[in-house]
Amino acid sequence: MTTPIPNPAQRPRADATKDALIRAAVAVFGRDGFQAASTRAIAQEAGVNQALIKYHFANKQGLYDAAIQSIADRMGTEVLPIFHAIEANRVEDDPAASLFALKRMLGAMIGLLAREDAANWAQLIVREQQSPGPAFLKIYDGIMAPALTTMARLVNVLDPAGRLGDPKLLVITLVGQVLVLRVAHATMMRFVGWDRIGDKELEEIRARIGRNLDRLFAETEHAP
Amino acid sequence: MTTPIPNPAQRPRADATKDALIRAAVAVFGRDGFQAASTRAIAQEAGVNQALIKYHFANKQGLYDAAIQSIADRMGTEVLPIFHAIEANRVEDDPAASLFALKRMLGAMIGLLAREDAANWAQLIVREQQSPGPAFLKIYDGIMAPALTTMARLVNVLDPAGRLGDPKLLVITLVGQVLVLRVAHATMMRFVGWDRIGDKELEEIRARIGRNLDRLFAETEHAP
DNA sequence: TTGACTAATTTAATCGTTTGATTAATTTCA
DNA sequence: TGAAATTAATCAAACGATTAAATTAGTCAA
Repeated sequence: MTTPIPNPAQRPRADATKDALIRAAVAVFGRDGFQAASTRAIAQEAGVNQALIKYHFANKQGLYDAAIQSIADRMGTEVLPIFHAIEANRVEDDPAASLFALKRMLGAMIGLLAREDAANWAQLIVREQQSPGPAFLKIYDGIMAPALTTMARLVNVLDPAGRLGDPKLLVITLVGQVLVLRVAHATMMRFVGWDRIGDKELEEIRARIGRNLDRLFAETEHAP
Repeated sequence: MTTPIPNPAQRPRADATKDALIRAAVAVFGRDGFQAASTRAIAQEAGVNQALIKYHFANKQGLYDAAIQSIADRMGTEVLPIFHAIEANRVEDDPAASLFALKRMLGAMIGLLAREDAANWAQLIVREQQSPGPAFLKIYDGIMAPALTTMARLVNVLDPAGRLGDPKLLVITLVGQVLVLRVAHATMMRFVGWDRIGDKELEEIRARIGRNLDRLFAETEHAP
C-alpha cells in the first residue's frame, strides 16, 4: 500500500529520484531545520514532483529519517576506516602512538566539520543533537559512541594512572574543541578574522588542536 | 500606528503583558526554534491574547528580537560584573592572576550554559549562532566579542612569547570546551552516564576545565 | 520486430489544517 | 469621558498530505 513492493525492473528510475530527494533534503533540512524546510522547497531543489516524497518516503518525517541515515552512512564510511587502522595498530602500551592516533581522529573530525561544503549536513547533525529524536540514537550508537569510546581508550593509555581525571569527560572537552568550529562558526570567523576556511585555515586549526593535545598530555617534570 | 505612543498611565498593565510574552517567547522559541514556534503557542504559554503580539511587538519577528534582547541584557548583567572585576585587578604582569581570571570566566560560562533551567535560552543562543541574523550581531558585539577579547588578553599574559600560537584561535578552543556541554548535551549525558546536571556535576565540569587550563599553561621547559 | 498488457512511477490538482496577520468591537482605568 | 489595552473573530497564504489521472518501461504473445 504505502510502501510499494520493490520491483527490480524499474529500480534505476526510482533510485535516481530517491537520491535526488535525499540530497536536496540534506541541504534544505540542514539550512532551514525540519519545521522551516517545506516539502515543496525540497522537491523543487531535487527537481522532482512534491508528491514523490509521500510515494518514496511515506511523509516528511520519513524523508528526514532517510536523510539522517544517509549522513550516518557517509560518516561511517569516512570515519570507520580510521577506527580500524587504529585498532589494527596495537597502541595499548605505546603513549606516542596513542597520541598520534588521537590527533588523527580529531584531525579527521576537523576535516569533516570545518569544510564549508559540509556545512549543510554538519548543521543537520548539530540541530539533531539539540533536540535528539529517534534519528539521533542511530547516529549516536553507530558513530558517536564508538568514536568517543575509542578516544577514551587512547586517553587511558596516555594517562594510565588517571591523574587527569575521568577520561570520558576529558574526551568530551576534546570533541568540544572541534565541534566549536561548526557550532560557533559565525563567532569564530569574525573573531579570528577569517572569511572562509580553506586548506591554510584547516591546517592552522589542526595545528592548534595538536598543540593543545601536546600540552595536555605532556609529561610535566616537577623536578624537585 | 503600529507602535502606540507610551502613556505612563496604563504602563504597568502593558509591561506585565510584554514581560509575560517575552518570557514565554524565550521558552517556546528556545524549545522549538523560530519557525516551529507558533504565535498561538507563545500567547497561550504567556496566558494572553494572540493579537497582543502584534500590538506590542509589531509581528513575530519583533517578539523574537525582543526575546534575544532580553537574553543579551541578562547575560550582560551576569557576565559584565566579572569582566569589571578582572579589569579592576591588574593582571597584565601576573600569570597566576590571569590564569585564575580565565578559570573564573570559563566557570561563569559553565554556570550559564550547563544548568538545566537555562536550557531554553541557552539553546536559543545556540540556534541563533547557527544561522546568524541581525539579532546575532547584537549579542556578538555586546557580549561575545568583549568576552573573547578579554580572554585573549589573559592568554597573552600567560604566553607572552606566543609559543602557543595565535591566542584568538586558542581562546576559541577554550570556549568550545564549555560550549560542548550545551551543544552536544544529549551525547555528553549519555556518554558520561549522567541523567541530570546538578551541583555535583557542575563542579566536576569546572574541575575538568580547570585541569585542562593548568596543563595547557603549565611551564614544561622550566628547570627548578 | 511489433503492439497490446501490466505494474511502477510520475504528474497536476486539490484537500483540510495551521499559520501570521489583521480587523472591529469591547474592556480597563485614570 | 477618552485613550490605552485587550478580546474574539476572521483573512489570505502556505503547509503536509492525498487523490486520480497520465506517463514510463519491461513483458510477452503474435
